Amino acid sequence: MTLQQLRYLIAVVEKGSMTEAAKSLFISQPSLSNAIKEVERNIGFRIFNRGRAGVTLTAKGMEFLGYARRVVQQMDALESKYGDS
Amino acid sequence: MTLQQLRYLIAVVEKGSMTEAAKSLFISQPSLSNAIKEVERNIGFRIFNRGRAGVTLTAKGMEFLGYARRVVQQMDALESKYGDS
DNA sequence: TAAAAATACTCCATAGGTATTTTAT
DNA sequence: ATAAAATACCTATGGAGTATTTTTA
Repeated sequence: MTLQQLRYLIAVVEKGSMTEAAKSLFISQPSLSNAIKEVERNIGFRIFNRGRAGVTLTAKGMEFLGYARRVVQQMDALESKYGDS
Repeated sequence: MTLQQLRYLIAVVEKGSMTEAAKSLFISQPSLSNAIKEVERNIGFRIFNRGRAGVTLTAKGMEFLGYARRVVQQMDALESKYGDS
């Protein structure tokens, strides 16, 4: 479980679509799809329901997102103090 | 800046030695040395003073450690809930 | 039947290793 | 003089890409 995976996940939630999130992250749709799939494989359940219109969070996915956001918040705090890269 | 780098950093602080920390992390001393050097390169200052006896935190390193610990704490919370891997 | 996501590959950057050298007391 | 860290170099894993196929409303 990497920070990048959590950031990708959050982007997908915010865009409601892998395709749109991939654009905002400047990576390809398949790369993002693989990254999300890898997270789901790690944790053993679906974070998203897939559909024609894009993706929506599952109930468990919503809970997981809370944890992900707290991790990313702390890293953002670190990076805003010390600069990313 | 990866979570793994922050975990490596914390291990070095706790052992007071790269060699000992590397053992506890089951990686080689040079790999750990490179990982720490990479973090220092990213942030632009020394986290550790190196010496015959091992390493000690610099003042700035001590402050940075606080941020690192908060990130890792949140990830530990996530992983204890969802299992690592 | 058309978007959105998933799959199937290919490629390359980097995390890790071993061997060795340098540093600091 | 010696233990610890740094450097040099090599290898292999996985993150990213393009092309294509499969889903689902």
